[in-house]
Amino acid sequence: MMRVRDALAEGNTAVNRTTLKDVADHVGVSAKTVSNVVNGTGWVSPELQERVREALVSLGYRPNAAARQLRSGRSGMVAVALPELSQPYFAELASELVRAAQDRSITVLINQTNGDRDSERRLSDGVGLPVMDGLILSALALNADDLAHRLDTTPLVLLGEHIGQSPFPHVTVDNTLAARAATDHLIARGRKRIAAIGAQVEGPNETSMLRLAGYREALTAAGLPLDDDLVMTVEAFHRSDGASAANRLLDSGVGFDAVFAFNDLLALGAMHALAERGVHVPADVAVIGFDDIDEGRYSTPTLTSVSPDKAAIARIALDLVLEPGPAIETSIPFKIIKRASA
Amino acid sequence: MMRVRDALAEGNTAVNRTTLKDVADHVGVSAKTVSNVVNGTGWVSPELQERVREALVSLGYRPNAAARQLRSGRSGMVAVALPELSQPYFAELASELVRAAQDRSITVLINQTNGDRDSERRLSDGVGLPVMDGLILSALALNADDLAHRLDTTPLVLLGEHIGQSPFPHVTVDNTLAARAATDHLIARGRKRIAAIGAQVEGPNETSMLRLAGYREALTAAGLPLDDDLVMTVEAFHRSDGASAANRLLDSGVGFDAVFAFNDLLALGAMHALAERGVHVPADVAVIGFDDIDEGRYSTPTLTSVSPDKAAIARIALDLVLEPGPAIETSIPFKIIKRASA
DNA sequence: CTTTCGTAGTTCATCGTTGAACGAATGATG
DNA sequence: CATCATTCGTTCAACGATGAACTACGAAAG
Repeated sequence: MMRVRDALAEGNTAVNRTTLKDVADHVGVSAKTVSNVVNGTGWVSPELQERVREALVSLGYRPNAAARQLRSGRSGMVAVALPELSQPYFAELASELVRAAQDRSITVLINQTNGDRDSERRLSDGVGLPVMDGLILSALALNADDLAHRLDTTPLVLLGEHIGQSPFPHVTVDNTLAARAATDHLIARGRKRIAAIGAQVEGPNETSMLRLAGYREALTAAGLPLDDDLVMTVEAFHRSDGASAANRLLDSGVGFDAVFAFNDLLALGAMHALAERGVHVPADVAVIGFDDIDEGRYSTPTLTSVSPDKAAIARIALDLVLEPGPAIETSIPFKIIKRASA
Repeated sequence: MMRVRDALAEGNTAVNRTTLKDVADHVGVSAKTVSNVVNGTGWVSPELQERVREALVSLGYRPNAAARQLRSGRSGMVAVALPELSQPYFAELASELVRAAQDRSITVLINQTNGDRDSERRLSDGVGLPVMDGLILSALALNADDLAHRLDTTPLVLLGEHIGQSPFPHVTVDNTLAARAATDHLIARGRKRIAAIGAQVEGPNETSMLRLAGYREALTAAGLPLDDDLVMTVEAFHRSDGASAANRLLDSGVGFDAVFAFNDLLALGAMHALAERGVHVPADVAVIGFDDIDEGRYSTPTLTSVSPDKAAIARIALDLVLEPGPAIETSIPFKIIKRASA
């Protein structure tokens, strides 16, 4: 008899795994009949079903996903590619996607691109991935050209950043509208010198530009002047960028009584820097962020933020990727969550 | 020359993905020869290799992972199961695992168990998963019995919580030692009334108990009394639990000048509550956490924390799962990162 | 001159599962 | 009684890639 070690030496990982045929031989029927019992297809008499089911359990049968997928073309898996799991927004989004997928009894494979164009392109081409039923991609660096020359034909849904005239469905909040709402909130609080933290001059910056546009729209609509000295550029959307932007703002000596940060990490970094320099939030400077990450509920002070409906993003993206339709753009609802910072 | 669109138009029943045979026909060789070129096996003349490689690129060939895996038994994928991606510690750990896996050119499939025993058991049995080369499981609710009756034979590595006399390798920090170091740090700062936040009376609580033991060891070694009124239990390790524990501590009227929180989220929640009640950190109460999540570097005040080497956890866990060895327990190094809160 | 060896490929079977197509009973219907 | 539908199950051929075994040919070795 072949021992486990011998099998391992052969390089076979799934050692001794029970197959349909094993179960079939045990019961004395054909493999297909067992397959029918497992999948509820075809006709099998109740008594036989019972016997097969017993054998399935006692032999510990579990279907081989690779074979199943090779045959049927379906994998029951959807890949999700996000820039950075260590960013709370993406981690929370991933969490929602996993949850939504579980509801549909499919498995989510999560990948991390680091916002790297090569990684994103390779993922969208399905390189190095098992064959998937779909791909949900939150791309930062990918461009329309990459998508036009995509090798893979698996359904693709894009999140967040907008990519040119892409022929794929896209799920996102209306960044301009949401940014305008955030700025309006500060204006309604009586703030007149509102700084924006999160402009980006190079790299992937579509989100940044849309939020900046919303910020400017709100100011203009309120009859407030646009002062470029109040617009702080950042390299990335991390806490450290927010902190450095706030410090530059303070160093510059330009007066401001509010900050609209383009995401919560920037806002939290900025609040941290403000606190260190003795500026009180919200007394001296009101701060509003974007994303409504959990952390903002426990910061000091708690962070007011634009809250996109992450569960809806997850749900809709999954539906679109599993049931491919036209390349429509879906706008996700958002709310302003009022907390202590503004 | 046949263009890609023509190939598509031929209507391969499955998907229009290029197979080895397509490439082989195009070049006029056997499928196996193309396979040899792709994998660098066998002997293929340089000129032919060149021609095949051209065809591979022009036809956009990508290997079918399911077929490859069905044949070879290897999938190039490792599953990682974590309780909650929305918890920064796990998100950061996942991020490190993805990075470490990329270095070894393997893919990581991330799952979320919600700390649910059923989910954990099903994962450890490989139910609903593609055949994997290994599983890295951070289990909360799984018990030794579940593991003993594991159906799957995929290499398994456990993270964090210790599970009985498990026959599987285990990677974790020495919780007791680290907790003692954290408490020692507070003692060295001259604190005498040190509260602990994070004791757990029911549910999965091994980590909690070990950290509590370390806390007590440190107090005893320093000749400080053990006061149960200073030990706060929590339901989970979330910010809200930390906040409520801090509030209960304040409400109880028991005096304390320091808090050792069993993780950073508890610490941040506690700091938030303390700030709301006008208690200054670290002037009135010093706070130290555990995990060293990124957020602690930008909280107000910044959070001193026990920092387990997450990159090392990821690296070692991957090595152990890919190169199965004895069921050893690996202790991960940690550091105390001193910031403003203690 | 035969044998061995190295190179450069081929063919074939197979991994585990499932769709398609095909019996073989049983009972109902005209 | 012949015909047809229904039920219950079977066999067969793939899905795409690859290890094992085999062919063919020239060159070197004995």
